[in-house]
Amino acid sequence: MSITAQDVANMAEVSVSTVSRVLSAPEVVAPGTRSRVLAAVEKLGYQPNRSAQSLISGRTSTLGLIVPDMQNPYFAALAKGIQKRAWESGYLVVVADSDEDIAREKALLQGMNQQVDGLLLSSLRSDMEDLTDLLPSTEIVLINREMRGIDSISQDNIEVIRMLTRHLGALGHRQIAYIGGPKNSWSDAQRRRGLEECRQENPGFEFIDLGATSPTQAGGYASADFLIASEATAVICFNDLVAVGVLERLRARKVAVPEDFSVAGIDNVSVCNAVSPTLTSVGVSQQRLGRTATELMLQKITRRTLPRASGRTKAAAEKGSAPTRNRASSMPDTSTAGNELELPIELVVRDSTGPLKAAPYAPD
Amino acid sequence: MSITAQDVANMAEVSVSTVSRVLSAPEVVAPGTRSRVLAAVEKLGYQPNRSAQSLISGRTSTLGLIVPDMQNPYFAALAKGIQKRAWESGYLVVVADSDEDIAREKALLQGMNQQVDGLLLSSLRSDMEDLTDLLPSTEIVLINREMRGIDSISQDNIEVIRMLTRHLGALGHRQIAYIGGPKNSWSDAQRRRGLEECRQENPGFEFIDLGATSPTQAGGYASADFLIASEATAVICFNDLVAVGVLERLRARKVAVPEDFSVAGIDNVSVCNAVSPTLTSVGVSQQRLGRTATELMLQKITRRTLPRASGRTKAAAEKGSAPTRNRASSMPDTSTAGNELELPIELVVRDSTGPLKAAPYAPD
DNA sequence: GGAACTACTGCAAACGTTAGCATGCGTAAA
DNA sequence: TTTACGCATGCTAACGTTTGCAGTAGTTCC
Repeated sequence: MSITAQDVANMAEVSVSTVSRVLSAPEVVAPGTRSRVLAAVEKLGYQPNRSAQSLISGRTSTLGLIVPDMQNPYFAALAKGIQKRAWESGYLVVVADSDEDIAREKALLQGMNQQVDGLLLSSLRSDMEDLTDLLPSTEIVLINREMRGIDSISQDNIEVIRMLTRHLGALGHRQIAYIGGPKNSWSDAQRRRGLEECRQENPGFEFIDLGATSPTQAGGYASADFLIASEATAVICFNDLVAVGVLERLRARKVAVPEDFSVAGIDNVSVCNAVSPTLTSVGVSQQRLGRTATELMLQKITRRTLPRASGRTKAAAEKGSAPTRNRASSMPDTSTAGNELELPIELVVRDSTGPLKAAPYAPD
Repeated sequence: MSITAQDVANMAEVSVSTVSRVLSAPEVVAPGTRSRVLAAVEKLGYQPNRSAQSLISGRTSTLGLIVPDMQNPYFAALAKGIQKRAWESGYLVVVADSDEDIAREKALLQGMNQQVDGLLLSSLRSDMEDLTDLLPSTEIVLINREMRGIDSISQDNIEVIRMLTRHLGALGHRQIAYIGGPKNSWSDAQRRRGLEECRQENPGFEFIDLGATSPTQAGGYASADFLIASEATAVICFNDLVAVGVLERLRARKVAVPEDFSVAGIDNVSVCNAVSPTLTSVGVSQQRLGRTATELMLQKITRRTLPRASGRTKAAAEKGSAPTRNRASSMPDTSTAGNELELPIELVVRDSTGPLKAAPYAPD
């Protein structure tokens, strides 16, 4: 049915081994043979069977990505960055959506674990234990969550809050509300820590907790009334989607932004420019975040497989020193485990935040 | 390193064949043996190696999805629906983003072709020839594009235009502009056909072509000035993102919506509710579209592999009639090729469209 | 009581590739 | 001229499954 290495071998009058070598280590095969094989490959349109390659090599050339909600523009952009970078290195990306559901998330982890070389996990809700089981079999990079002994990459969430506080403070606001995200969200916890730090650093400020909500527009819509009923003059929202929901509800209730309330989001997703007023937000480029995470992942993967590959050419020759070196590299690589990368963030001021009005908001 | 069927077999004191059968055809193995094997599977946490399964069965339990832009909420929602449905049937989904680039799209088609059981192609820009090469090796379902001999699923784009025209007509508009999408977009071509039909059906109407633009917010932003300069009082945009861009630019130029211009989008994506004014749009639920496309795909896949499977149990017994039946089903299934499914659409009227003003727009 | 079935399970081949080892040839060094 | 070495290539054994075939019981029917 489909073309195998054998077909190519027949046409080029060589053995399958040679065909394999031409594709994986061209330099070891004689130039004449090489071009003959390549011609046959070209002519037949041969593409090696990935399943067979995976079976023998143990590597799938596939990365897994689990996000809580693909429709959230944050994760869509993240996925885009990841896919792009992965493709450049010949990797495919299977993405899965946990729908914010922890049970589903675990099932996805289990189900994808075996079939990918590495797992990129974004905004994970699961606990430590569920991950450590997978750790020996798969490389893992956490995005937007830090965990002991696991590589991760995220934005500096404390700095996020600090930046927004400074911005709102400069505009005269002293009563700042916070609408939080899911309870088991690491980002939310970090941001609350940030609020706590800001509270210490700015004695004149009051930080008002408006509770938790789902990280969606609907969540924000539902929370906006708490904001109106509070003493606050400005609000920081768990993410931009929540902020958009808040804006929508405020508009519905005829409350002016930024005149009556200043509203700030987090993440700086693309919709910030779509809404009116445009939304002040802070964050890193999600595509860049995805790209960096993928690069880290690819490094981890090659580092894991390299010891074998390098041992073939050189270490085989220097018989004396090779064994010790190999033994060392086969240990759980403590030197590289648990790297925590934090990307610098950027504040983008738009129309939804403005100077404090003289008189506080009061319904007509 | 990892647990194989052999390990399970050892523990349960059976052969690997039996382990395999317990998992793939439990009814043929004795209840006692079965539970013994299942206990071992459970205890060891055995998961069959997918690469090995794929190698022998030729099926990967993976679906491919190619979209022009994952960040577009339309495709994000579509991907979500597809992934969800696929997961329910044990399939993973690898998604790839062509970035609206036709060369990249071809490369993705080539690269994914071998490694998936089926390819879901959304808003494809490529030509027929590039697809027909792949056709024998992979199942293909087209989304938002129809092509002779290939299964497809889309919304009725002519009806989309007709519905919007009726809506705007009922509001009094007679000069209706259209901002189009990419030149090689099938959807755009269909919509222009729809405009043509509406022109015939409504002699009193004038349809104004505002040209083509990229299907993004930036594209809409850039096109809005053409709208203002035109005779039109209402505009239909290629998609919601373009409409959002138009709204943004109109706001910047202090043009009121819907007072001065009515603006309608297409697709009814989630941002329609986020912008202000909220955006009138028409379309089908993208998640549902994705789900339906996936179901069609799964059917195609099982239908392709079924003939072999069913021939094992029954056809082997009824030796007389079986051969003819098998021969029939091994033919290129002309009966099922080229099904073109069109999902019913829905108009959602929001705040961006309103009754025609007495006086046309004029800058102060 | 023997024959024919049925139900269950094991054996072994096959899927397409990679990689260690072996082979053969030519060439350089002794 | 002989020995040795290196280079290019082929042979073959894996990798972990699935599946047709065969074999071994136990059971039923004549």
